[in-house]
Amino acid sequence: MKDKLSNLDPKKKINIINSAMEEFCKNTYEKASTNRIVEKAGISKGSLFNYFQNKKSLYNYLKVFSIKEIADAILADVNWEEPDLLERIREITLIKLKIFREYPYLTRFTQRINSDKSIEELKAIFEEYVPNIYEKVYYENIDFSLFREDIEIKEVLNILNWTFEKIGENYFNKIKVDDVIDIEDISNEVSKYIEVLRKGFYK
Amino acid sequence: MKDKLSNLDPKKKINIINSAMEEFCKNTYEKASTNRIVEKAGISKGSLFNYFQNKKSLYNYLKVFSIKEIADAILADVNWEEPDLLERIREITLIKLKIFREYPYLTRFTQRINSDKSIEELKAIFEEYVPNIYEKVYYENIDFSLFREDIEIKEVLNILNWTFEKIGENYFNKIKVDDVIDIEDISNEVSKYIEVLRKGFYK
DNA sequence: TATTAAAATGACCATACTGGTCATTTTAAT
DNA sequence: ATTAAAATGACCAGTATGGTCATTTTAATA
Repeated sequence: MKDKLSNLDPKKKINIINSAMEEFCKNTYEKASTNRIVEKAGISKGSLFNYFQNKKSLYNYLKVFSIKEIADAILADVNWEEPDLLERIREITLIKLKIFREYPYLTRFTQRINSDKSIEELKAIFEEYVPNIYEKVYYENIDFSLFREDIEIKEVLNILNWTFEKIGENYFNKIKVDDVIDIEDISNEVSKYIEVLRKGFYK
Repeated sequence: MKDKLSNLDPKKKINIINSAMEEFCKNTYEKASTNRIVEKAGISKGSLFNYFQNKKSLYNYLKVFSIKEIADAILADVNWEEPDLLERIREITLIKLKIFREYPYLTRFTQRINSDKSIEELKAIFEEYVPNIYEKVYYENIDFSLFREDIEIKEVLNILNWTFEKIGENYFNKIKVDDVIDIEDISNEVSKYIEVLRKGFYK
């Protein structure tokens, strides 16, 4: 019962989380305003400070929540028997997109905390909740013999990652509030890039 | 003589520009503080509002300045006879890096104004100062027969771009204030990726 | 329906910062 | 010594800050 937010109506909970994430994404921690958060979420100031002791503890809650949310989805939904890294990345891209529909600022928020906070602290959170997920994603059962042998794998892995990060980013910027997300459209786009990358970097 | 800033000692001018860009990069326009700008720049409030009529005109000045600065450098320094797109991108990446040394927030600032402002306004500024630069960069004298014919060129161009954007971004995040930038180190990294991309996507 | 406990509210607080002004001081040139 | 230009920073009214808490609303139970 540590987490007062979880007793709430789920829609309300999601609403508060999204409002707070949006505010923390658009402002530095210091300048993110609890007034705007409650306004956006449609709750009273008193309630927010009933759910959370103070601004800092709200921020910390979001940090853990976002890391867990994304990692749990990956751990649960990825087909870990798939040996083709491109297929795995496809899966993860679409998983992130599904999360995006419920929490539009979650991916951005995780990037934010990655860039502005002490790496050590984040690593600790990650290790506590989802140990070794990076290694798991990139190496567990992956068949590297699918790749061309005359190309440095390290650079290729970065290019793959960056490409799908950018695809997601571009979609995020394109979408207006309350837009419907056309998953099929995105899937097709992702497939096009997978095909190109496969032709370029696979045997 | 429209531009009061240009009468100043160049170092002072650069200092003010950098302080202001930093502030506008780290905050939304509304929350960017002129107090912090003058503090960072080491000038008085009165001076800033002597150089610029108000906050808005300072922001507009920076918009035009950043677009011109980066476009002028590209127009002047690129070897427009080079038919290899990867070599052209290499050149531009290094040009941007040179600018980065003098104006560490300039690239970020242009990304900022790209994402948060009305596209129309920006296009107008671009067209006024550097018409058709995009087309020039990607098409002027470029030999597309260097690319493999079995791969969609549109996706390849995006991948190339995104890759070098990300390389720059990562360097930017790695560098602390007052760090020396090791151009040779970066050049080597850029070369590695060029080699990988060439192997993947060229004939 | 009356009682009660839990949940939600928002006016209120001292404090801090906002963009911008302008009378005064400093600097530099003559 | 005189003057003009440049730089200063105390000051302004207005607004926003994180957080509190006495009061009201809601919902469950008797």
